[in-house]
Amino acid sequence: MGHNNAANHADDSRSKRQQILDAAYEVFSRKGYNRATVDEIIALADTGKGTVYNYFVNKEQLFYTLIQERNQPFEKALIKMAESEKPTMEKLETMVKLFLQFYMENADLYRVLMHEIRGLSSDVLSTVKPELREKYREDFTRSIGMLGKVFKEGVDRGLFRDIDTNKASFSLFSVIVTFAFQKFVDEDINATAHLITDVFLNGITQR
Amino acid sequence: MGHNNAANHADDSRSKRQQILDAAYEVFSRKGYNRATVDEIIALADTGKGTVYNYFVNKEQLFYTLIQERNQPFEKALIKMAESEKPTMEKLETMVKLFLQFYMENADLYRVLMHEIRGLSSDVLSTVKPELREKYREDFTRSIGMLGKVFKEGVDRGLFRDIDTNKASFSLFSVIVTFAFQKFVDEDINATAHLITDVFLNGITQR
Amino acid sequence: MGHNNAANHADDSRSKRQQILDAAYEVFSRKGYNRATVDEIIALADTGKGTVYNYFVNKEQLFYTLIQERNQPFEKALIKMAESEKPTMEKLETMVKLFLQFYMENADLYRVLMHEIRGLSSDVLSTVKPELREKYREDFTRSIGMLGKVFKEGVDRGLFRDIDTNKASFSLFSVIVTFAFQKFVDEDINATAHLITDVFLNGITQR
Amino acid sequence: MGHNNAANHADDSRSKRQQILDAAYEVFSRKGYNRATVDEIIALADTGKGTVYNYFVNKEQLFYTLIQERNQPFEKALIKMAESEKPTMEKLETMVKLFLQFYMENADLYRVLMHEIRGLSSDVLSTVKPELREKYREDFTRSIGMLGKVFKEGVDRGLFRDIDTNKASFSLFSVIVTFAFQKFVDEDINATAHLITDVFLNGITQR
DNA sequence: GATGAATGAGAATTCATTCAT
DNA sequence: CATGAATGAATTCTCATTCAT
Repeated sequence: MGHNNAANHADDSRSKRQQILDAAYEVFSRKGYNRATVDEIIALADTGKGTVYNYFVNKEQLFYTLIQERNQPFEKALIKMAESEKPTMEKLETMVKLFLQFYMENADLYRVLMHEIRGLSSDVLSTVKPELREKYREDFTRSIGMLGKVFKEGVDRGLFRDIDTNKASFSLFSVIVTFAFQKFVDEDINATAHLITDVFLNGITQR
Repeated sequence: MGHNNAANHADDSRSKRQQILDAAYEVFSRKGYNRATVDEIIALADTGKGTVYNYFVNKEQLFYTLIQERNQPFEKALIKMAESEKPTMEKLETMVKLFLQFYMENADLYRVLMHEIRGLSSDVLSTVKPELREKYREDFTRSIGMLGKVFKEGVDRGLFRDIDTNKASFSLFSVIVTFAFQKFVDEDINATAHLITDVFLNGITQR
Repeated sequence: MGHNNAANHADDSRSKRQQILDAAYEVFSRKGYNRATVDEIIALADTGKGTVYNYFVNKEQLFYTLIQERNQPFEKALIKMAESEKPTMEKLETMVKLFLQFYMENADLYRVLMHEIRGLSSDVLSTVKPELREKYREDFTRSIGMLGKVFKEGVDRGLFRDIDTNKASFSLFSVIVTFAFQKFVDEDINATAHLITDVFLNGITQR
Repeated sequence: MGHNNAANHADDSRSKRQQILDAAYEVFSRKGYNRATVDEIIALADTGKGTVYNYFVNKEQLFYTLIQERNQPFEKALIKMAESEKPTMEKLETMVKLFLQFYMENADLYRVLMHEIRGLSSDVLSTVKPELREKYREDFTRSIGMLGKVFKEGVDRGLFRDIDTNKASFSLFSVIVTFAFQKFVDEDINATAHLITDVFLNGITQR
């Protein structure tokens, strides 16, 4: 690897494209979408400004790519679990754990994304174009939908009350994200996943 | 008031200051803090650019004022209920309702605020200065803290399990906000408040 | 004068006009012409913004008036001495003293003026209009001309070498101003005036 | 260099940076620091606004660079002469000539600078930041100090009276600058340098 | 492919001046 | 006369994007 532009810089064996993505992740996470500048990204990626535009049509699409590459493996794991043959309760707790892990790992980036996306209701939007926004939103919807699927299964099997599974899944999702973003998760992520699931299933009332 | 510059413009009897605040609310809600421009605000407020700077020291402080004027009555109502002599359960449900109402009414603006504030973890933040951010955060913390107070009361009285009241209040808060932002609240806000409270207390398990 | 707006503020017996001039002196001296703002002047003058424009057509003319009112008594004294029957040498030294006093007293304001005036060579000048600039310049020229008159007298009487009296007077003037602005003048202004005059007359060569 | 974008504009072989500096010199000289606008500079430099900010961090630093690039060769020449082994009298006259040349060449720019710097005494100064002001002032102080060095040498060698060398150098400096700015220097700069030196050494008294 | 100099649309902010009360 | 709210022209600076090498 790196056997020839040997001259300067520690030859970075990641492809230029990956260097840029890594740097972009860093900068977007720290600064948010607007405050992140292409200048800062290329400085960190140790590349030229034009190079960014060779690989990505613009800043917006760079951000989009970043999200997609993070989201896909997560989503795949989620689907796999949701569609497995495990008991409903176990599925749920495992999925809570997957969510927790993912949002803790990507806390800063997703904080940013969630603003750009869920933030703005609809109309006049110069920066993030509607098409993209819709795609982002679909990512969320699909992930949260996996929770919904499990809730439906539980209701069908008579395990859960006859709740609105959509509301339930958004609620559970919001709680998980809150734990991730507020750093409520301590050493033991399993315990935390269990806690959340338990309260969601049984409530906080003393019996 | 305004009884004679009848000539042009529908005589706007709101004070200039209020016109600006109203316009700012509109624009910040639609665009978010960064994408909102003073130019757009004055266009909507039908006023001159300088006028904005007569009333507000800068864009940031305009935003801040907006938030404060919305938040204060809400916070007052919240505290009153939290400190009342009502039964714990009733307090909780009423507070959930207050939260729901407030965040539904101010959904767009608070979506924006929540990013600007809770959004970016810590470091380099040019736009919203640390001092202000801290104040915003305190608003949230105080409000959520009122929920915590009631949870503590419930735990002390043996009504609730021995939960972490801080985690519990952030969780309940996130669920409420989710309902408000996702427009999960239908005609009957009381019913929705009851639903949320009920699930939070009793969980979704079928018994 | 002012015997009845007795209500608020310690009734300032100076006329509004004078209050404004005094405040303007203060602010122009501290900030320079450009950085001085009408807002700061009225704050200090404890008056309304419109009032300034009742008495002075604009900021520029306010500055001009200020200069004139300071300059006139000085110029009068200067002329009187230049045209007196005192011995040439004595005249010269006394005039140096008058200059020193005047420029020490008005150091800050005249620093500002000297930039606005002598500063800009000629053409495009939005702020200080050519007519005014010319007037300011004439003030200087007349004052310095008084020195020239005395030099001419000295040359005519065979006291001085056959120097260019114009160059000589500008030079002496510049030295005086340097002493005033650099605060080279200590307790005894007479001694300083004597020193300057002495060196100008006799040079620094050891004999 | 510049051998092929032959198409439009007279191919300006100066670098963009230099074009901007040249234009800035022109505009600052004509308008002074405050009244000079970046817009006018770029119009003259035939460049884009952003380009200015690629090369110079802001307007202030552009001005600073301008000064430094002019001042350095001058200062070097001055030091060289002051530290040479030439006779004191010859040193002095040569240095007067160097000053004259420099201030004649850069009359407009230095008129501007001298106000921005020596101008305002101390306090509230928004435009030119204290750090920079101090640097500018040091430039002057060092240059004038070179005159002081020679005066001291003269005093030590018994050539000059026991004068305050600091006052003397500021005085001589002010006279030189006056000649330069007032365009008192005719064809023969050597003659003018001699005249100034002569009067400074021997005074104007007829013997 | 990689580069980075050049660009200019866009944004926040300032402040002298006006004018209705 | 005195006032000060309202105004907008003017100014500095930012940063995504382009394009010639």
